[in-house]
Amino acid sequence: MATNAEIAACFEELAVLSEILGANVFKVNAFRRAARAVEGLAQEAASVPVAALKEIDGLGASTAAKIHEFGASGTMSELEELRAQVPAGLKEVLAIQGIGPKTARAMWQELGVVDLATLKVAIDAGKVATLPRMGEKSIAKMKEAIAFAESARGRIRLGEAMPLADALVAELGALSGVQRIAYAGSLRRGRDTIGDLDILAAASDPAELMRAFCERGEVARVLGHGETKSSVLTKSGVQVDLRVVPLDRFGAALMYFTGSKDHNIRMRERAIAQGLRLNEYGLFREGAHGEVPDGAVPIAAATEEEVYAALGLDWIPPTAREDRGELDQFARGARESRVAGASAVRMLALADIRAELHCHTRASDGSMTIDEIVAEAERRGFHTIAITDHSKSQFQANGLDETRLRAHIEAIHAARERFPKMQIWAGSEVDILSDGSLDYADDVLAALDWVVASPHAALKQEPRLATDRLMKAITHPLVHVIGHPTGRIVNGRPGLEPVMSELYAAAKEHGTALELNSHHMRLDLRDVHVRAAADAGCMIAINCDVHAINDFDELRYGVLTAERGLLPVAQCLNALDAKALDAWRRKKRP
DNA sequence: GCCGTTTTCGGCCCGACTGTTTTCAGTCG
Repeated sequence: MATNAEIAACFEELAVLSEILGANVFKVNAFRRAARAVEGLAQEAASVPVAALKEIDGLGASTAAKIHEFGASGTMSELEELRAQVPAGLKEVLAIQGIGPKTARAMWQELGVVDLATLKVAIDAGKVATLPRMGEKSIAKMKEAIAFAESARGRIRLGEAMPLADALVAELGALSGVQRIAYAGSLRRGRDTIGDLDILAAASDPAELMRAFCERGEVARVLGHGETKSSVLTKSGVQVDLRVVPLDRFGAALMYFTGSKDHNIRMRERAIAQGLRLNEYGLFREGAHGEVPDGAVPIAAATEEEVYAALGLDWIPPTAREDRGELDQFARGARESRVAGASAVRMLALADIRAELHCHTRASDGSMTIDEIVAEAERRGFHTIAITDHSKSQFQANGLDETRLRAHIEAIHAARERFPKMQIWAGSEVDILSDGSLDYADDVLAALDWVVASPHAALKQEPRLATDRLMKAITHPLVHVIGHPTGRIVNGRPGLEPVMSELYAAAKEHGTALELNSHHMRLDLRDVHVRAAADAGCMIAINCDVHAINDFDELRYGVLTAERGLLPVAQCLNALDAKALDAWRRKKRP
């Protein structure tokens, strides 16, 4: 089975290796774009016909052929050729901050550096200092960067980055002279992991803000410190970039620093096609020689909306800025025809969520009582809560056997008297065992109001087995939702890799919802899955998998992921009103 | 390698910062 992740990794490696070999930078970029195009694909790329692949932005004849070659043989011949030429360890050398393709290539070909170990030896022997433009400071920086790389933590999870960014924005925003401040980058786009934090500010005294930023107690090292741009490394190992721009250019800058890089490139190309130039200071009219004259006044710059509008676009939500066709989708005319036609669709927003359908009490591995959970759901304006403690196979999570479960159902139903306004369901998060059977017999499941079926063990199963396993649960007449369908942990484990298209079709046919688990460790389904499932007509349940009171706050990550998946509000179970949700539930209880 | 409202070749986004330079190459985002 050739997964999109594997194919994307091949294109990324092709980019890195050809970069070291000194290939045309545009060819290198083309490989990188192909990697991202495959990553963002909802279907399995290897099963898409060549002609259809070539229609996808960023893929062409050559990359489409490579995708099929990988599907058939498990590798790409051009990649194998490059691997034979370039020492494998050079990839980790190129990954060091400050070392680019030119430097890596020179160190390899002239000094015999083949990996981090030989690089360190070459530095200590004074050989690196013999290369052109390689002075004392460069060497010192390189040493620091190597030390950091050896202890680095890589990309951090959305749910770790967001609280850091919120705190930083609040702290810097409180300084006098700060007129506006916001986080940008992949965090604002809601990606499941974040490489570094990008903070954008407008301030009456930029130098003073820069100084305050670099001297914070949290800062371990200052990577760069300029008049408008500084980068620091925090003690927790996170890189934070701060950029300061004039207030009247804030929108253009926010757009630029939100990215994605590919989205920005599309926007600049669009500007050029209209005789305009776009940069982080605004949208400008070109001078006589295609240049922007010094001191030119921008056509648009203060807000993102006006920049998009000046280029004939509606404001594009950050979550959609991934170069996946959004410029066509948000073109002015396109939207009018969308709205005019019957196909006008409203996308999901945080305030639409009115139910939590997956949570755990002290009966299994949660920390709250039934009443505490229901009270919190009510406080948050929800109309429905489903209590779904673990089933008996989850020993480590204190899963309930049949006897305890029957008592628990009674206790949950008894809570209805104390919370008359809430719709309270007695449910279970039933294990989908490795063969696809469920952890309780049908008569037990039938006694429950609500059944979430989830895979917890055997998460390294072969794709075919995993598909069959999940299909059994999806087609089971008593199952309402498949919980965290792949079982992946962000930055932890990949989880199952079933043939998703089969799952979507079955889920639609059998009226079973698929969960988007909001917990930042899971975010499962992930964004591209949500998009494909929504296109296939599935219902999606966005749940927090609540174990403790603060877990309700994870919802923002689930909703960001749903936005990235372009989930229409009508296809989100948790956005139905209480009556409609109950009617949907009863379809599984004949 | 991709792409086309100057189309099948000749382009390909743009600016800040750093260090080693006396005007800029390399790297990054």
